[in-house]
This record gives sequence, structure tokens and C-alpha cells, in this order.
Amino acid sequence: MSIKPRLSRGLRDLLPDTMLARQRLIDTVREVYETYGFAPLDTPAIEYLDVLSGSAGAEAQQSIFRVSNPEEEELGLRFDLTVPLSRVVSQYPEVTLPFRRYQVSQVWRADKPHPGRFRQFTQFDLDAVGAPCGTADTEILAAICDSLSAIGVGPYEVRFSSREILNLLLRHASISADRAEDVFRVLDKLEKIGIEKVKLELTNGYRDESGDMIPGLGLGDDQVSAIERFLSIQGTDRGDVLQQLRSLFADIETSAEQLDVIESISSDLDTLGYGSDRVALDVSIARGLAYYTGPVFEAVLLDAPQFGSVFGGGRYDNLVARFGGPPIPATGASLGVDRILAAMEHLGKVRPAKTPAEVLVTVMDGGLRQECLQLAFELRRAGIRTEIHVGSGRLGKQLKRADRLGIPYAILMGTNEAEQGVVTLKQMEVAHQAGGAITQHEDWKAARFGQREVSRADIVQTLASLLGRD
RNA sequence: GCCGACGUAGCUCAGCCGGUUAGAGCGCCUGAUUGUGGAUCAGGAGGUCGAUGGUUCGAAUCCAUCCGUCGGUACCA
Repeated sequence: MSIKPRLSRGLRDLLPDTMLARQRLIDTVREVYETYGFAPLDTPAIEYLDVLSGSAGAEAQQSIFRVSNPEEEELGLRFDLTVPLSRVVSQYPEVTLPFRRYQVSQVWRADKPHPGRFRQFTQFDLDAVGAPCGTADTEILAAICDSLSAIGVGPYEVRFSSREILNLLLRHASISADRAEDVFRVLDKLEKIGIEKVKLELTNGYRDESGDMIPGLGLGDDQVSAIERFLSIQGTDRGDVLQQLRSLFADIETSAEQLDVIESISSDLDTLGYGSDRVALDVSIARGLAYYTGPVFEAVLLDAPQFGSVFGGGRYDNLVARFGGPPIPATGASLGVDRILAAMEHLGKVRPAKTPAEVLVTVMDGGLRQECLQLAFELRRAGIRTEIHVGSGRLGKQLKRADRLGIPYAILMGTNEAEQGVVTLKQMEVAHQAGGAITQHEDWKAARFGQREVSRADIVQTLASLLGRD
């Protein structure tokens, strides 16, 4: 009885083509984060259940993967990187605050999988722990922009708001604080379901297309119209939005002071060249997370909005205090690596290659095997990613392999070349462009698409130059 | 979690009011072509028809349950 090769739902293998794109993405973002002077951290996948679950409600605990060990301790897989970070900061007094760290790691959630959403996925987080509201939040927003620019996924929009703005709304609309989470959750759906359904969900609920009853929150008409007035605050300019907020909340004593904090971040961003065209102050941003206390952030790709937010984050000034000790203010953001890769693939921004190799050195003549091997190592020592043919098989099979794996160049060195002290350099893609009309295979072969002879002595330099390595 | 649809080859699917050995296209492998990838041609591998139980002389086909996938919805730290 053989075992069927398979994976549990929501899990997947990352094959070489996926891994190559992923590693390039991660390298790019890491470079940005390190430019900001953030330091790397890694923590175990497994944490004590009480460490994980303190910040989460009963419902949230259901999506934690439980883990067992020989000691039968209560353990689980981490569901984000923020909670482990809070633990680390609390556990190691020697960590110097502010602790500015990045971490790229897998996390696990036992939710129902959706397209682009898995039970094991990767987050790339950037956080500053021990940093009060202000400069640190500006930096996080700027780093989000720089990361998205560096990745090259096309136009994007970073949106931010603040839990404090939303709290002002609650006061303005006379909504009690214990309804805050329910209200925020509905507001967060604005972009997805539209203002009319948001209003229904705030009041009496509605029946959706599938016949499901969506329960309402039972707010009054005055409260809903106050919320609607708030949500109608939209502007292409952060200054405009702030001005509208100031006038809407003018009746609330502390509002000016609270809005000054947002204005300061906005002004920082202006000074640094992050204009309203890519960092918008969007009052409908709420973020589902209960632990956010100040500015909240997200980012969407304008060419692929259906993928949702690729960055999410915010300020969480109370999370670290869970582990005892004084409150430590913190802010950060998380890049959804799997989600942004899915979007890039959708946008055709992922180069389809199944190997990092740039050159395949073919081996046609067993007598020249060692010469071919020497050439391959010369290329490698020059920093050129080189595969040498290691199996049996005719030249055709070797070239087919280069084609299949997406290796752009092949080197042919048989007796003909060896006698003349040259090698044949073949650029694989040429035949795809030039050979389409040829119907006779003999003609196809005779065309020698993309080939030229290069002196054996010059081939390393020639390839280095072609690949931009010189 | 709830509602609905659907599970047949690696992929997309046909077959299904029960009736011999279950098909196609694409992909894969081999060869024509041991110094040339594509196209073309010839050949080949690959399926306990999601699983289990039931009805029947006989089940991919009908029934039940379970599992899984997809869509919607809820949740999303």
C-alpha cells in the first residue's frame, strides 16, 4: 500500500519558480528595511499558547494551530510576528529600546483557505518598539512606500488613518466605547460593500445575495448620519481631509490636539516627498485588529486592487504591557508576501524561470567533458550563474532543458569549436521570435538561431558583459 | 461557522434516465533527428471514475454518509 503524496488543506509547496520570485522580492524589501537601519530578528514558529492568545479573543483562538510536545505543554504556531516581537522585548531587558527590527517568517492560521490566502503564509514585518507616536510612524509609512517602489509592482496607494480619529467619531456620534470594535469592523468594509450596505449593517442589517442574514448593529438614525458625514470626508489632499476633520469634530474639546499628531506625520511626509498622491489620509481605514491604538496603515496596488491590502499595520501601544512591566509604545507594518506575489504574478511582473542559472554549458563530446567543466567553473568564479549538463542525452535534449527552465544562454563546445579555439554562444529566446514561420525541421536546425562564435579566451568576459556583470 | 454548486488521466473536461475492455484535447515520455529547442508525424506511459456503505444480475452513472474543491457569507490578531 503506497502513500498518496498530498498536503493538508491550505498548505502548499513553493516550487523553484515561485521561490525565485519570492526570494527576489524578499531581498529587495530587506534591502529597504536595512537602509532604514532596522535589524533582523527570528523567533521560533512554536510559542506557548498563553503567549499567543493573550491578545486574541475567544474566536481568534480557534484559528491557532495547536502543537504537542513530549512534555504535553500547551503550545501553538504563531499567527503573526507582532506577538512574538512583544514577547522578545519583554523577555530580554538587554534589548535596547527603541528596538527597530524586521522579520520575515512563516505564520499559521487555521482559517478557511481562499484564493491567495493560505493556512501557512509569510509576513515581512517592520516594527519600532519603544517609539512614541510621531517620527516612527512617519518612517513606517515611508518604508512601505520605498518597499513598494523598489519591488516595482506599479502604482500603489498607501492609506492611513488613526484609531484616535475613529474614537473622535464615536464621541461625535454618541456611540459608546464598547461598540467601537463592531462599528470599526463595519467601516472597514466600506470599499468592499459600499456606503448603502454599510448603513444597513449599522442599523437593521440586510439579506445578502446568497440569502444569508447580515445582522445590523442597531444604531440610530442620528448616529448613522453622523457616520455617513464622516465617511464622506474624502480628499485628494491630506491637508484638506484634516481641515474637514477639524471642522467636523470642532465640538470635541481634545480633538485639535489629537489631530495635530496626524498633521505632524502628514507634514513629515510632505517634507520627505511622500505626497498625497501615494500616501492618502483615508478616514475609512479601520483595520480589524483590536490592539491598534493610534495611526493605522494599509497599502493597495492600484493595478490589482482585487488582491486587497498588501501591507497592513498600525500603532499598538498596549501590546507589550501584556507581559508585565510598563506600557511600551510601538508601531509597525506587515507585508503580505504571498499576497503581493500573487498580485505580481497576476500582473505579469514575475519572470518565469525555474532556475537561477543564466548559462547552460552543454556537453556534446565525452572527450571534452573536462574542458566544459573548466569553462563552467570559470564562469562561476566570475559570478555568472552556470549549470553544466550532468546527464546523458543529445544536444537537443540539453537545449530543451535550457528552454524549459528558462536559462537564457547556452554554450556549445564540441570538437568543431575546440579545434578553432572558440565556443558557440547561443541566446535561447531568439528562435522563439524568429523561427515561428519555419515548417521544415531541417531548416529550423540549419538556421542556428541566436548563435555566434566567441573566442574561448573571451567567453567569460563576453557573458559577463551581456549579463551586466562587468 | 452557515448557504449553494461540483468531485472522471498531471491540467481542462466529455461520458451519467444503469449494460462488455472508461474517452478527448492539452501536457509528459520515446523515436523520426546520437551537433540544435519550436512546428509536424509515429508510438508510449498515466485512471481502484474522491472515499465508504447501500440498491441491483450488473454502478463512473441511482441512493445515503463522509471527505475534498470551488463560489457566496461570516471571521481575519
